[in-house]
Amino acid sequence: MTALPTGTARRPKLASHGVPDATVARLPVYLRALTTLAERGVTTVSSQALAEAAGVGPAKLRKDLSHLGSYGTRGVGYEVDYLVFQISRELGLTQDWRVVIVGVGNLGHALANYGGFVSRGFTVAALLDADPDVVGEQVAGLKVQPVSELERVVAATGARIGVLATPAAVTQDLCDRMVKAGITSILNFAPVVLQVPDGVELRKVDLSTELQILAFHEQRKAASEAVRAAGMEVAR
Amino acid sequence: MTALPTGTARRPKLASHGVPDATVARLPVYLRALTTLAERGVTTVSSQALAEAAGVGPAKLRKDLSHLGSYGTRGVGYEVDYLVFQISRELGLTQDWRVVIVGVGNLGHALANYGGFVSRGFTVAALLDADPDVVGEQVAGLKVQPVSELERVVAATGARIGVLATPAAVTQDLCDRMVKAGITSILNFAPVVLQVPDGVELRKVDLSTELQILAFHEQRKAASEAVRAAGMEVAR
DNA sequence: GCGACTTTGTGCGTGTGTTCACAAACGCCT
DNA sequence: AGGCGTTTGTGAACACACGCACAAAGTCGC
Repeated sequence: MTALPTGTARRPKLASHGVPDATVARLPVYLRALTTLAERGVTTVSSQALAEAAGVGPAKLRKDLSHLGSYGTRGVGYEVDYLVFQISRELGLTQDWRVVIVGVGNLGHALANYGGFVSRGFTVAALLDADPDVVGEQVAGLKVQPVSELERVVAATGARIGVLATPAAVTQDLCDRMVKAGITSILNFAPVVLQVPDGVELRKVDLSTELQILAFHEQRKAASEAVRAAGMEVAR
Repeated sequence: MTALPTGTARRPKLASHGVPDATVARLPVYLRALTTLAERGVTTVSSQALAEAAGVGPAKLRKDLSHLGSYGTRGVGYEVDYLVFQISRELGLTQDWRVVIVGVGNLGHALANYGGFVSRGFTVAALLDADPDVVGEQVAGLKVQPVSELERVVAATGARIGVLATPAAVTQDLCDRMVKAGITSILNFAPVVLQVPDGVELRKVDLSTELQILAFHEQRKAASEAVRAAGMEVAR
């Protein structure tokens, strides 16, 4: 363990993260629920109502929000617009993040055209692909560039977030190149476990993982059903 | 603390769920790592090596696997093929699950063509869409059917897993119809919080949520960088 | 201006998940 | 056959997350 510089206050555990990871993961959900409410003309919402719209318990919601500060009014609730702003600020959505997408197959197309990107502080800065047939194509208002341009494009756009929607086999290599080029946050759609150095944030979205988890629960349901049936058999 | 009925064996805590949720969520990752190793001709693997390939700690890996049984050999490690089978069995991948996909837009196309589906015990049983231009089209070897057929298709195929890749506005309605038709596990790609009755498993994949979480960490990095810079400024 | 009602923010007990560390078990070599 | 090195499986300590329940703080009606 490294010695702390004397006179330095002991790190208060939460000040390092500031907000618990579990809370951060829910903030986008709250944000979505809030914007939906705002569109309906709602200006004020209670933790009860917002929790219901977000699919969580009211206590959890309040505790989550309390980590950002005291933005509610007792006896009333939360002002929708104000809370939207505070959550957005906490998530860093007040600035615009440029995102580079590598891999313009079926999934890459879907991502590039996804409306939710632009609407929330994210701009697709570039699309790259290795396939010469795809390169040059116009997708979502951008010309697909050859993947050899990756380093140049990242430097030119100053993008720090990268999305990988590539075949599994080449993904680790592209990931390494992204990191070397200056990308510090990566969203991976390829079905591989990527290795990244410390300081680089990595998240993965994996369709087959999600399905397998569903299959597990589905099987468990079938099993307990069978047990119940057997129980009734015995009881007869 | 509640009194235990005398003579009743104390509930073994794990018998209710069998396997902790956190573990279940990691099993697909282990499975993937294992199949990759198997392709390279590896027949035996230690918790150390497998943990590295899966991006987790060795202790966590061993505890996870211990929930399925004692499938390792002390002093040696785990036999790859055998472990693949055991995990597959636990996840319910030894049987074939039929999946119904609603919404054949960009994302739906990507999902239907995703190779990982077929390879692991999942069969796309049907594709449905509301857009008359898309209905009738041939996608991934299946003819897209009108969404009005949903109930009939679910009944006919016996599918219990449904995937929603539809516009946000209509998703809750389609979700309700799926549930009523007999679907008990749903994977939702639409950016809405769905409400489902008890007994229905629901998972969501949300691109913009993932990006927002990355943005948060990215901002935090930028902030601490700024603090460091200010600190050096002061130290000058 | 005051009391009754509503809703937030949070201290606390509980449970779940993670990490550490070590004894038990196995193969191998002599 | 027996000792030695390796690796699993797990008990126990720790950290994190969740939900309850309530006091503090505000609004609204009179």
